[in-house]
Amino acid sequence: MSSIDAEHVDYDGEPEAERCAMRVLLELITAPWTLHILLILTDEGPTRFGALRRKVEGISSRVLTVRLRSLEARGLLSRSVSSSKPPEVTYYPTPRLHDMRVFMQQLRDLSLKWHHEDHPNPT
Amino acid sequence: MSSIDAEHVDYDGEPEAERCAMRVLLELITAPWTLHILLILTDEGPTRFGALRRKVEGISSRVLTVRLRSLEARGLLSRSVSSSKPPEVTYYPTPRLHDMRVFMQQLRDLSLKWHHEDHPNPT
DNA sequence: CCGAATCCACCACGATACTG
DNA sequence: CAGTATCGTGGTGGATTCGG
Repeated sequence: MSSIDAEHVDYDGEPEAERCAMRVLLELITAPWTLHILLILTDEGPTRFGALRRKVEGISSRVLTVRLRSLEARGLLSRSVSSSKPPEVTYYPTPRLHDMRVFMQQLRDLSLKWHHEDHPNPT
Repeated sequence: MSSIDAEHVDYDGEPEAERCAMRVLLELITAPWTLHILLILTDEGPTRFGALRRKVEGISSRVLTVRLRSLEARGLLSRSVSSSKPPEVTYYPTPRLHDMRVFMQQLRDLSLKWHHEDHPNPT
């Protein structure tokens, strides 16, 4: 992500905002664990922090927090705090996450197609 | 990319190969400059190394080479060397790049939609 | 002209320990 | 339970230099 600024240079008068939005979106997705997190939310619905941490096996709470914050900032999930004791924070899917799912489905189809091309399965 | 291995853990019995393929694809795309490179190839067709370097303003030859190699390895472009003097290396789009284009179009639509949601444009 | 090799600097991840 | 704080480390991008 170090050179994202360098890509802010205008490119042939193209609307740079769009391309930037693409980059941001892609980088959000490819950040480690995010796919896991998003899939869990779409598959299992609202999930609490601890549960998330358990399901995304191996992630540290620090990184999980960072990811969740980023995803929240981009509207892919929402965060709800219940100020009880002990604290209870739940993360919810959003409409935008549903858009995401469609997109990921297409991505999956594509990568699957290529995978089969690369590794033909002789019957 | 440091934790990609950590994600190799099987996830609920899902075929991990597919998810891995997705990751590889996504990481390929999000690597800096790749979007630039791919767009240029799709828009302008076969392009030589030097031209590519000029169009992708700011990229170093080292990184450009690395990116091109990766993209070639994944079949997104092909490389043709003309052993003349001076040497002439041209990079060509591939069918797979065309698949890519469809996918990127959808991605663009999505990010554009979100962009408009985030920044409503009052007329 | 195309690209390989080297060196450096940065930063994101991971582990650990600690609060409200 | 749900994070924040701090430190150490490896992987990558960038600049530069050299070679065919």
